Amino acid sequence: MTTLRQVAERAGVSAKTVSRVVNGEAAVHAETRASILKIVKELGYVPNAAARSMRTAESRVIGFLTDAVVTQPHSVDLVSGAQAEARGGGRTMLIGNTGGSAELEDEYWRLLRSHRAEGALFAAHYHRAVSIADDDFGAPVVLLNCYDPVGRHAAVLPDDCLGGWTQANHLLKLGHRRIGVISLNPVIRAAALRQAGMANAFRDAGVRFDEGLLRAGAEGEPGKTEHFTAHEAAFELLQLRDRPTALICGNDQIAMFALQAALALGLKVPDDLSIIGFDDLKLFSETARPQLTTVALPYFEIGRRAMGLLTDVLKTGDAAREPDLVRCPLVERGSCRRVA
Amino acid sequence: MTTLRQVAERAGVSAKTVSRVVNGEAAVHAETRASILKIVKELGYVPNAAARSMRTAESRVIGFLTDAVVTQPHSVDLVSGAQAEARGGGRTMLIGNTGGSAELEDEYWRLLRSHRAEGALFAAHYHRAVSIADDDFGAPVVLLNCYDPVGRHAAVLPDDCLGGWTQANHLLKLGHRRIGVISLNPVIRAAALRQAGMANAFRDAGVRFDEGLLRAGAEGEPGKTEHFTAHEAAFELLQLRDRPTALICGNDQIAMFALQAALALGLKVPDDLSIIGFDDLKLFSETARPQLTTVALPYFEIGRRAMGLLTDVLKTGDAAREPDLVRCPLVERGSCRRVA
DNA sequence: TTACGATTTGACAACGTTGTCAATTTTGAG
DNA sequence: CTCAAAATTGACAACGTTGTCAAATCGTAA
Repeated sequence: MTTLRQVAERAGVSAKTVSRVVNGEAAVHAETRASILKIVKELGYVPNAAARSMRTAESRVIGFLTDAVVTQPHSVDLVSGAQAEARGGGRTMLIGNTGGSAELEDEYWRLLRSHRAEGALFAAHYHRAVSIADDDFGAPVVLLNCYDPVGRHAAVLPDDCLGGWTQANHLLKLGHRRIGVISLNPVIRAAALRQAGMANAFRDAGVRFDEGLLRAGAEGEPGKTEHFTAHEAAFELLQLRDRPTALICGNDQIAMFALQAALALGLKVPDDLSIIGFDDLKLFSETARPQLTTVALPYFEIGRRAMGLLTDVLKTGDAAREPDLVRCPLVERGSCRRVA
Repeated sequence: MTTLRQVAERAGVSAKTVSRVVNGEAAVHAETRASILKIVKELGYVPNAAARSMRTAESRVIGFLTDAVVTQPHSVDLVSGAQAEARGGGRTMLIGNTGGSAELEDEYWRLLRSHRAEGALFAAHYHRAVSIADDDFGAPVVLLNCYDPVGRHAAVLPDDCLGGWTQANHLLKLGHRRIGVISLNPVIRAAALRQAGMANAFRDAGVRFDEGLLRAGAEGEPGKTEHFTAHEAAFELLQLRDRPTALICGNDQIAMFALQAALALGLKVPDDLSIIGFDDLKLFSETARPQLTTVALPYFEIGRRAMGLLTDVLKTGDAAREPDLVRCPLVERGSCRRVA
């Protein structure tokens, strides 16, 4: 590997001058700079991050830990968003997938410390409270898609309440009055928040929400014993004498279950039944026929903002504030229509 | 941050002795070792990776580059597999998501060089030929899910030919004779390989394959202009006078399209129609009702093996050989049944 | 021409670790 | 008890970089 000194020697200048050029410092004669740059290119010199980190005591490394189970595709968006933002700041992201294992998590915290990470992002694969085991990590941590009940860390979360409102509001605006709900697993904090949002929408519209049309779409512990009850729930709701004209689903997967139930019962979507999902997980929302109208979980944006927040904290040094709630926009496709 | 020297001072020994203990070298008196270990714990000492890397000229960093578009959940498995294997070897993985941008890819190669990565994994999100721009990366590269036409790099690939055989064989064994195929996007190399595998299975079973029952399930450039034609294709096939009793699908997503088409036509799966997918993407295979019988794309295993291969190359120094083909196992669920 | 400030450059040390090699202590055989 | 061999420990330098501070060079006003 080429070193700074080798470049310096070849250019007939001191190492420090090359260092100045490589780091874009001002006080270098234009000619000198050009000649050095040329040699840098010739020799394919790339600064040694380890040496730099040691000398400056700044690693420019940011950790990204996630408990995402391997089947969760969301984590990719979260990571991409954070990475997009990190790149801009010239930072390197060290990613660790704990799969929910505390032991593994510890190991990654250790790894981050050994790389002298300047901060870390911690992402949960579903909106919940976490208590992270970073006792002596000693650098700022920003939480994604989860929050610290004690409030020690900044957090970026989807605005689930508003999201629930958006779902209900869309259907109400389309004239639906008899609306069924197949909710998220009640263990997921978002479930209650969304429900509250929906209640707001019904209230705003002056429509009474029929509690009898509410079902849970999943049970058990997410990522472990969770199993979906959405298909059966949809069958139940759709076989009711006075069946709902629309279904609000806790996510696009649940919507997919509902869609299959509707098709199996010979119902046409959206003609006989409107369905609205949540997440805008393209895999589902664009595979469904008709494609799903849904509310997007902006994971890329959450990743981006979280890294931005961390960068700010790193610069200004001021710690956690209120959780940053990211709006979940409505994505209209073909699974909802107006009723007479 | 605590340093080796601080530990040494506190323990009343030389830095070198602490280094020996931390690195588990033999020749240290048991008592000394115990006392040092205690202080290490007390002070929360974690070795500085940068300093270590500089001193030993071994970074223990492995790069993982992927062109995966953000919607591709597969990449998570690939990464997890590689990471599982990397952890065992005490290596750190630096992950970069290029999103298919050559510029970004270059930037990541640079990053890897700056971290003096000892090797790299390069994963494509679908089986294809790649020509990676690592001209002067200078360390071994292993390809995942793709191959170098010139054969400069080792590669780990799913055995698509055998996979295709497995799909067809399963249906033939169940007595199906009139079998439709909705294939992958023809641009994807796997499409042709699978087709070849299926042909083998038909030949083995002494059944003639009706070319008229073959449709492409997608067109365009994957990750960019690709769009699915599977839903229409399924409608076509299922409305044929003499409709197939089973459908082989290029992946689980296509199977999902086929399933929706079947349901919309009032067909029962698997009673009236058997469907077999590919990938075993849980999101689809376990969301479908009935759940999909499919052939698994063992991405976790591919990631694991690729990292193992790289480790071997790093140890022994011998370069690329034949691509390592990973078997794709049949996963039986509920979407296929025997015909009379 | 001289002198003075501004610009450009370089010498040196230090960051935290470990390889080399030598010094010291312990052990065990005679 | 003596001595050699083995076990244990330490001093020192070096990895590649950059911050500090001083030196050298330049431009320009007097």
